[in-house]
Amino acid sequence: MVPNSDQDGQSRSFIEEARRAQIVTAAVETIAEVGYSRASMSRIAARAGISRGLISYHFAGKAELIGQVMATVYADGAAFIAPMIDAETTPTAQLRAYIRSNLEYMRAHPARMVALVEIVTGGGLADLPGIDPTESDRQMLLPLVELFTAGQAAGEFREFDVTVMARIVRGVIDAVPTALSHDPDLDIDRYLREITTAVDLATRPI
Amino acid sequence: MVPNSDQDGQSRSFIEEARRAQIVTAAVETIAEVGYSRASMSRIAARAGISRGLISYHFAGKAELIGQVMATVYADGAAFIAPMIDAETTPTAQLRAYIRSNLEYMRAHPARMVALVEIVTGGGLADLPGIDPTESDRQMLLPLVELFTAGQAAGEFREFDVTVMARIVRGVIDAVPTALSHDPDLDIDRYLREITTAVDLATRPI
Amino acid sequence: MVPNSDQDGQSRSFIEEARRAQIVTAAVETIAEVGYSRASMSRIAARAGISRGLISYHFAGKAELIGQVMATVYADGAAFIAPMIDAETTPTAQLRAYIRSNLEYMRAHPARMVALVEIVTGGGLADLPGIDPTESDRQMLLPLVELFTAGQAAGEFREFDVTVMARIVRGVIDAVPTALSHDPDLDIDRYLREITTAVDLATRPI
Amino acid sequence: MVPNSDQDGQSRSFIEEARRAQIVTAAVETIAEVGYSRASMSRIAARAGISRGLISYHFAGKAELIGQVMATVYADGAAFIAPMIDAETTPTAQLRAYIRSNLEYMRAHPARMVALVEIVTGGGLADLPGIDPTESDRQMLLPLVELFTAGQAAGEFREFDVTVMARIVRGVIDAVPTALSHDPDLDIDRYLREITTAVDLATRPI
DNA sequence: CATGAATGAGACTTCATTCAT
DNA sequence: CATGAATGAAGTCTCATTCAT
Repeated sequence: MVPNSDQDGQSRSFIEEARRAQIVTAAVETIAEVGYSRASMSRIAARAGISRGLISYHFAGKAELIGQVMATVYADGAAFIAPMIDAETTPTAQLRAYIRSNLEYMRAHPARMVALVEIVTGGGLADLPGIDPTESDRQMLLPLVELFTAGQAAGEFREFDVTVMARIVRGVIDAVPTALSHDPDLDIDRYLREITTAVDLATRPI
Repeated sequence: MVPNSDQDGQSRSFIEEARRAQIVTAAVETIAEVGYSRASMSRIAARAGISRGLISYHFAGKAELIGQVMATVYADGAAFIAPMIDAETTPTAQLRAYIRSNLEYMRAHPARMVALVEIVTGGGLADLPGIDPTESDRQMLLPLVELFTAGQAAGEFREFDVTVMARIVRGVIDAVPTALSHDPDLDIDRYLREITTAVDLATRPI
Repeated sequence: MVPNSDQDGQSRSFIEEARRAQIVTAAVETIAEVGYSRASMSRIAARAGISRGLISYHFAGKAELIGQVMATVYADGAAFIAPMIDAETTPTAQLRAYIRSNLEYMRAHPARMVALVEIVTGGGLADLPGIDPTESDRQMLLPLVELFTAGQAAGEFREFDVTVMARIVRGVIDAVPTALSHDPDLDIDRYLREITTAVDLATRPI
Repeated sequence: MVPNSDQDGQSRSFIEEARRAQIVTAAVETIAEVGYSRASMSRIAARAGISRGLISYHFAGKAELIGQVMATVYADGAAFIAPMIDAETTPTAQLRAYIRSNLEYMRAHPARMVALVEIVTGGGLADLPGIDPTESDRQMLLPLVELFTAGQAAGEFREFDVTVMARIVRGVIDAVPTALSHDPDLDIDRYLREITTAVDLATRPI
């Protein structure tokens, strides 16, 4: 027999979490649709079909909501991407997996990706006290930097500035959401092939 | 006797243009400094050292001002970049010139570049009625698309989807302002060399 | 067999009263700590360690809660002060007892006193429909008015306007919480001596 | 002939100052009428017959407005009271002048006095960053403290704690607005006589 | 041409209160 | 009895825009 306390604890936590998740989802969709600057709490609430005040009830403020959006997208993205990279053993294969998993995630959750880019580029980061944009930027590049460093040590990549190359690859990947927004019917697989080939050629030993 | 209408017409036009240019410059600097979302007409006016109302007098609204900012930056950018490309004769050299001139322009006018990126990514485009973001996007890629098409025909580039490759290269270039904002002491020349090499490798015949 | 109605009636009444007292205490402490204007139902509930809704369950609204706070503080104050006055037989001694007991009450229950002053001066009274501030004011002065009237009849006080003198004495006493709030280590005994002497001199026959 | 620059300078400054004064006056009246906590910017604007935004245009925020209200009331009060005190030469006469001028000011500007008390006691001070309530309290008592110290040195006052006596006198004076609010037809002259006599008796040498 | 006073919409947030569980 | 999710009103503030001067 399951004690009530557990049930209650779960169900209460469940409702709370469900609402928070619902609001975060609504925020993601709203930001993706109208852009960060026009994604007011009112609009987010309207999309979620709830009242304005309810967002304030579940989140301390817009900053916390946006922070949750980013944390969610990042966490989900990492959970999506990491296994695909870990499944590979060589840096070259891991780089391909990195690109492929990033694009697969965009395909699976286009709104999330657009929202993320909107927040990062739309001034949303400045609204998040306690978040250092420069440090976030560094964190974003870190996996690629490590991957490139290991790959160069293993002789699988040519010599290049790993930080610059990391930014190059991220720049290429980050351009995809923009492409998607202009052409929703975009053939992501073709994109993936083209990008993978280009990055391959740009990084392999000469 | 010189008619008043002429005098007025001329002087008005002159002052008018000077004011518009001054305001556009102030807008560029303000957007680059505080980001698009925080670049209010008030702040722009304050930076220009004029009153709020004067902007409204010279521009129909914020949309027209932002539109002018973009048009100006584009036009100046094209005027800066085009000669450097035209000075080259082969697609390969032109591609290198394209990248180099883009980064040189960023170095010469960092505020303009940052402002442009801020507007494009910060939701500013959506504030511009009559401007089709998709068409703007296409225009942005067009020079590269043509360059790649010509280069492939000449056998200087390998076979790839020219549109995708154009977006790849723009993505790489557009990542530079972000890098600059996180590291103002960035060595643009090194960046240029790395990017040029990477793009070279990614596009040349195998 | 004891009917449920009785059991419930009794236990409800008991719990009911305990809860109401707990909430009133929490309200007093909250008001004393953060001021009337910042003493929201949420904060009061948090201090009581209960949910927001429970206050609404036990009190018809904020007005009733504040009314209960005032009634409680008044009643407790009267219960504290009255015996000390009744223990004296002459108006002069009773006046001293009035002052002394008021200050002793402040010393014993500083939060209550601060809360009372906060409500009275912080606009709390206007939130209490059905309470006539003017009448409350009159009630506040009444004991002193009666005391002065009796004392003048007995020849123990000089001739003065009893209402004005009552307000003077209350003014002096009501200034003590303010002094306390600015200096928690205040020597109340010195205050008591100084005030008693001053009032003595101001009221005794010339 | 008066130059335009002067006229313009004056008239512009005049309009600005006139509006600010009008808004401050409306704030004073609103606070006096409905209490500090209910004196919203909306209500103040409505009383001034202007839009909400105009207050924000002339004042950086509610804090600045309230600060201006206090500064104005204080400055006007000091300008009203100081000459009456300076006209006297002995501490005893100055003390009487202090009390008399305070009550005269209340009679002349009842709303200002009520507003001041409302702000000080209604939590308004806590909304003013940069203002130390304890220091404000000390400043409020300072003139009396100095007056009593001088008077004791001159042998015109008996020995007592000057700070406590200062608070006693302020307490007596600060009780007057409350009396006024409950009885608008109050005979201030009688009040003044009673208070002056009482304070005289409480402070003169025994 | 230019100013700056003025407006009104809209944003975020807090709060008292209601209600299903 | 008690909870906490939910609402809607109200408050402060920012902003683009208009208009008399």
